[in-house]
Amino acid sequence: MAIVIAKVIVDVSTAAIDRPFDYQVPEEWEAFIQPGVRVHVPFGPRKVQGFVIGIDETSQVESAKLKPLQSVIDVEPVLTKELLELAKWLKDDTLCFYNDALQVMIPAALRAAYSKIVHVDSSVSLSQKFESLLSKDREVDFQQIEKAKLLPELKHLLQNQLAEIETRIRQRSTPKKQTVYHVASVPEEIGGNAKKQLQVLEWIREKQVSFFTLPQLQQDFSVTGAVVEAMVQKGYLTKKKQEIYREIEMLGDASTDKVVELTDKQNDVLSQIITSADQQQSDVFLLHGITGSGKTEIYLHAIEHTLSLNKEAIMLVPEIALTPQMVLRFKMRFGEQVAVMHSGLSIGEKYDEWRKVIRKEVKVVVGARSAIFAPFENLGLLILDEEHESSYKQEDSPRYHAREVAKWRAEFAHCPVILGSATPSIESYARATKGVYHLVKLPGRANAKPLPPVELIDMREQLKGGNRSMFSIELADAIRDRLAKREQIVLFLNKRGFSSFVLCRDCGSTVQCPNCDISLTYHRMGEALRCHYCGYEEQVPTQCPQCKSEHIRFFGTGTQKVEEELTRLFPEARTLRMDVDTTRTKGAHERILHHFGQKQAEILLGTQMIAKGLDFPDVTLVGVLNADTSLHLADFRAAEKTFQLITQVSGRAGRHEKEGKVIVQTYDPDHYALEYAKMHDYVAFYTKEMQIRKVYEYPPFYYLTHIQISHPDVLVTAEYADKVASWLRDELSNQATVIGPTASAISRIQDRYRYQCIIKYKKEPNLIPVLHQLLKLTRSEWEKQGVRIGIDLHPSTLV
DNA sequence: AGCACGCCGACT
DNA sequence: GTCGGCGTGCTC
Repeated sequence: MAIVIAKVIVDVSTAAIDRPFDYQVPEEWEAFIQPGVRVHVPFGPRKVQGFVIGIDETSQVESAKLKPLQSVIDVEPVLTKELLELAKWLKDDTLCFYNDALQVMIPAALRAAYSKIVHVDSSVSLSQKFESLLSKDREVDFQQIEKAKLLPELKHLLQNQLAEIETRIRQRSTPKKQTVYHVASVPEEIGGNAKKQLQVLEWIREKQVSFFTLPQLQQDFSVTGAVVEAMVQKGYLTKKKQEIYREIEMLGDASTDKVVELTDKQNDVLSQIITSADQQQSDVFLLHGITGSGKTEIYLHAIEHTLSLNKEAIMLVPEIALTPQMVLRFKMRFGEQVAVMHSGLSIGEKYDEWRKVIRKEVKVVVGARSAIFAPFENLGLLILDEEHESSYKQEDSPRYHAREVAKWRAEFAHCPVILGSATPSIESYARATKGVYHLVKLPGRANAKPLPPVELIDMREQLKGGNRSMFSIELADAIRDRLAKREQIVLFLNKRGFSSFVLCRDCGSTVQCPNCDISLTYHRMGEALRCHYCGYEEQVPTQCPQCKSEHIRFFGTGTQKVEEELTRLFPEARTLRMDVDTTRTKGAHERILHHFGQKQAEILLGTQMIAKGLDFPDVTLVGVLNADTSLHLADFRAAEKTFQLITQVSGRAGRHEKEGKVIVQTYDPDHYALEYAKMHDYVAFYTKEMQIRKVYEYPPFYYLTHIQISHPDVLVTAEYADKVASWLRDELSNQATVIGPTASAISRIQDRYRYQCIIKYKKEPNLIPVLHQLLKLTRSEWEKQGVRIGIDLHPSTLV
């Protein structure tokens, strides 16, 4: 009898473990075990979860060392054949651990949680404290022992073998089950005193349901479970435990979404995509269309066509643009065929949506970045809306870009990809210009409304004129005018790399995070200072920690401060504020927008998150309070990001009947990014930006790789950063330039100093092997000294 | 990563 | 003498 060997990637993300381990498959499971299922395996002295990535009949490992699998977790694979292949590519392409590449593809609910359980023998005399922690089966969580400072006692027990520790793997989420009552035989009449039962029967008759849950019943009238149970006893109803999907709460009007007639231009674009889909070409289309040009309508039609081919579609939307309106639009168009995946959902809800996909109950997925891994097996279309968005790049391992994953999957499935944007990334547009992507354009808004005029206000002039307010005279006048006309205003505060902090007016020092090398951010709520990197929090001091002066106050422009000034200048106006503070709770985002849509406020004030997707007919003025903050980032994409931002925000004004206007306040009105944004001229901006990228040798002319070295000691960090740089210079060909090492812009995060090197290259065949070698070197030797290395192959930002 | 094994200093 | 510090090495 031939033995069956499972190749398993265990759930341990370390360099030494980053390879398949072989396990013997017990005979009775041979039929179950297939690539893509998860298993529990013994691993050294403990038990861990793992992914079966392959089945074999032989093993290089001597058979004496082979252990059998402990148990099988999944009956059906959680990863398709395609996703297993994709993981292999992903780990090589992003230089991450195999395990990380696999884990990123399954919903969080399926990721293992480990806990250590202490099991104590019966009839052992324990301290009272210890005894009180034990459960009925004489078990207790290891962490509780630790917390109660009972470790010495535990150690004693372990030595005398009176207790043992077990690593237990918890499943985070199980399908939600609920009791569902099915109508069996309903009598015409029930006698006696059973008033409530009668009420239930009437309800059933009225609603014409064949099954229901207790909460559903309780929505309409007060009734207890006892009543329904009695009816089950009498045989009127039968009850079943059934799996249900957690319902996703949605606000907004379910106004009918009629299939809109496409314009000629839209039809032209659509037909190109359809042709490509029909011919099973894995073409990449870059759809360049200004805000309001009807890109979404093209997506909807293209998805419809995909469904007509009996294939599936994935559409990615940046997290912040995944608004209820957007979701509603898809739900109305495709009904039950859509699953939605975004970070606003609970772990359980995400798991439910994912199961709809793997069970083939849906054909369309709309979601943020990670939805690109939706386990479809018959993909016909992939869409990335707002393809330039930096949120498509994951900033921790695996550092993948959803655009690259989409292209890989399209290649695999022989289907097209649509990258849509009003302001495509410079890289994508360059590829389209070179013919690598198909460039399709939608000039002009679908409703033929002109783009709103953009006015740049020179804030230096305001200051000279004696206006020290954060509102220029022009903007203040415009706000007053709109308020008088009962129109709405959106004010945008550019907070990229910028925040309010506490400053001492005597010595000029700011309050810094004790762990990270940055200023703490002032939060009005609770008068707290918080670090945005590590979450450290403290109270606002009354004295300057440096010079003991009492002249310490917050400085900078937070949304709260703007809000205060707004109330001062326009006491009659109602303002809604939308930023990280006011949208922290679930559904808050939706609520604020809903209120604004209902005209419960005249002014919507917010940061990045209001730049996208808002579409309110009465918004006729958009103000950008400070265009400069993103302009002066130490990042080669600063101009690009600013241009995108201004363009996006401008798109919020005058989308309907009323004419809109945009006012941008800046200290640098001559900057080309602002000038071209004012002219609504993407191509001119692109041309200018490309010239600059060429001169300074930045992407897309050169590729970059970002290497970060960190250690608790600054000198050690610098020393190893030097080693990395010189080692790279030796190993790489002279076609590649190594820049640095330099201290990172935020030179310390979570008590670790950070240095960085940048590799710049046009073509470097050795790059991947050399980086692999570097990782091997550092992981085997340097890691012991506490040196950590992070490699980002196509960094989205250098700060 | 975790966990065991193993080899040297200060304690019941 | 033993308890326990953390260096080293392994996990199919």
